[in-house]
Amino acid sequence: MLTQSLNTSVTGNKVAPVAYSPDQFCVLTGHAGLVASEFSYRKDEEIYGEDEPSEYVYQVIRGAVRTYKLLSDGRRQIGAFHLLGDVFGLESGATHRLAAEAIIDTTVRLVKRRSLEQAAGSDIQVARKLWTMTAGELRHAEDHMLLLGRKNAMERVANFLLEMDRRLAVAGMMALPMSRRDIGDYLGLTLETVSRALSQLHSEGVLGFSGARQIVLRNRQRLRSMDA
Amino acid sequence: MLTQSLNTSVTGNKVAPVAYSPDQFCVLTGHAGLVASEFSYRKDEEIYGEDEPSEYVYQVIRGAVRTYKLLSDGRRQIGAFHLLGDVFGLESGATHRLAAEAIIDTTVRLVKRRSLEQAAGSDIQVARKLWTMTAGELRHAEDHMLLLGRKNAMERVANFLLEMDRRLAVAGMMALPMSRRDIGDYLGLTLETVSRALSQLHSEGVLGFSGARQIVLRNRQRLRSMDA
DNA sequence: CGTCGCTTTGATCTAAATCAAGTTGAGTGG
DNA sequence: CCACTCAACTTGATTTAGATCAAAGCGACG
Repeated sequence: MLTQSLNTSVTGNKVAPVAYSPDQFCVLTGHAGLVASEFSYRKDEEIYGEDEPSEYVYQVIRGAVRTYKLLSDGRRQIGAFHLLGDVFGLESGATHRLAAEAIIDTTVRLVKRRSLEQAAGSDIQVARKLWTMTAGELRHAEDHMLLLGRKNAMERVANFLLEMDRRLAVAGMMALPMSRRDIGDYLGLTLETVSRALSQLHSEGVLGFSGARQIVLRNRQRLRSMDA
Repeated sequence: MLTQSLNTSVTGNKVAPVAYSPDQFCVLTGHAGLVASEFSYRKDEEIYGEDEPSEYVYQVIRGAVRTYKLLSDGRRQIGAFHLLGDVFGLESGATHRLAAEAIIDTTVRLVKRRSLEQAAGSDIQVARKLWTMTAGELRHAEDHMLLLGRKNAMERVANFLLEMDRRLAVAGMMALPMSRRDIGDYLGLTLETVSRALSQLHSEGVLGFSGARQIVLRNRQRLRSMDA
């Protein structure tokens, strides 16, 4: 499926000379012999499925991505949101442990996992970077386990807002790419509970809206005190 | 604190020639130049604290360990139980992200983190192993996020029983080292809810008790069907 | 064989889920 | 440019799974 799509919209082996500021990928893509391609996905399109062989490692160039697990009855747990510059899909084993979908129209840069492993075999800096990136994901997962296992709804939503503020706020405002349902599936809540928590924070003046997905935080300190 | 204790009960640099069957550590401790020591902790003794510098990597030789995070009001989320042979405390960064305590009287083998990093710098097999072990922890954390965010109490307890059965059952029976409270803090439940779920499984004949912590699974297939 | 911590069980409460309308607003086509 | 449409969001009413509060069992250990 991916290979099929590659024929239609990949930009080819030539990597555009674009600079990504705090680039988690540059140690990898900048490595001699590594070839990076670009690829685009429409809103809600699958990038890879759970348990699918992990052929590529990805970096978000435009848009946003959710990675998630599903239960057979449709319950979904989103493990992480991947925003501009983030690397995702990196696996030590042979398969992807979570599925990945574009939240909105998204462009990714991708490199072959095999070539990355090969580079790691000869360059200890690359090997170290692979470990560090996986350890970073583990850190996030450990924090998220505490949230999912022990925090109440308001604490979860406050935590989410602070995380998104840190990761995608521009000029004090954030444009959320994801729906209330996505947020709920990330926080282990229903979309209604997320909506009620946001409404309460709005009525308390902690945040302002310009449209449901444009949020400005007016009292970060208050939010921090709410995050457990 | 660790160095102080080392004076009293470390066995010294000589590593006993004991074989640990599926030894996750041997690629590391078997490496030339790596020095392994042993150390013991009493029940409920702290091995390291959250955010403490990560000086050592540990392997359980005897006993069992819990790693956890605390909120300021005492709510606790146990991230993992570490049983015989398991490695824990491995960090890519400078500090431990979770605290570690002995669940029962426990002996660990330990190697200096620095020496491990050094070995990884010259031996690509060691570097690869560090990455693989961290990726294994990440995999567990991702599965556990799904459990904590989206599974109900019975699904969580069924999952726990199957995990412990796989990891510590001997002759079809498991001797749990941890309390109902520990299980609850691992599963994001109260100890009462854990107890009720176990009682129900007992009354349904899915499991048998010989004392609260000696459990024999009588219908694994049924449990698997309950685990979502 | 008594004590104390752990576990079980019961009664009640509550935070969040579920069910159910409305409301809003972004995108579409007239 | 405006009206229409439909999915996303908000808000309200009700239910419920699991938490909390409370009181016995039990069993390991001194």
